[in-house]
Amino acid sequence: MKTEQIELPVATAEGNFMACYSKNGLARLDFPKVNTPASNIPAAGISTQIRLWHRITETALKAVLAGRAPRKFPPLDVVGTAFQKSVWNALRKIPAGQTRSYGEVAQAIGRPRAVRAVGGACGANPIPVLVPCHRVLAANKKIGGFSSGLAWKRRLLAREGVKV
DNA sequence: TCCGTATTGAACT
DNA sequence: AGTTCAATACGGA
Repeated sequence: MKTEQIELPVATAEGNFMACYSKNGLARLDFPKVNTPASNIPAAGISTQIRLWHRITETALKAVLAGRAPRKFPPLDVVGTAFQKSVWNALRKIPAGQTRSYGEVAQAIGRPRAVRAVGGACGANPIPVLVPCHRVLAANKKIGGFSSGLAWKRRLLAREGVKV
């Protein structure tokens, strides 16, 4: 089976995010690398389905960047272990403007001692922002780490009115 | 099986 | 208050 993925830019105020779609849904979302030009979405070769997902993704992404919870999510075609999926699922339950510690997330998934594993799952999160891994802080409200750059984590938290 | 990790809390300077 | 350290769960090599 050819797992072809189509990469489309999502223009936001923060830059162009890159969204990767598989035939099953949104598979990955990357932070803007440089100031990538607002490239056009090629009209040809992209299914109506994917364009619909892309529209939803764009709306959801902008909502999160504005500090609000997205009204609607595109289908997520995430690749990961059962543990990782349960972590990501728990992350999506964190309301906008709130934070949790890694320990609390570990409790939420029924593995109170798996705090570090939670960190690992967060780092493996293919869809930042939409899966709000940035809302997970260390125990005493300290900024933890962030795969795609701590600057983004700080910016996202500030955007939601969270103080660290 | 060993190593690294986006942790944590306690014990020591 | 800053630093070190052991414990712990999981994924990748």
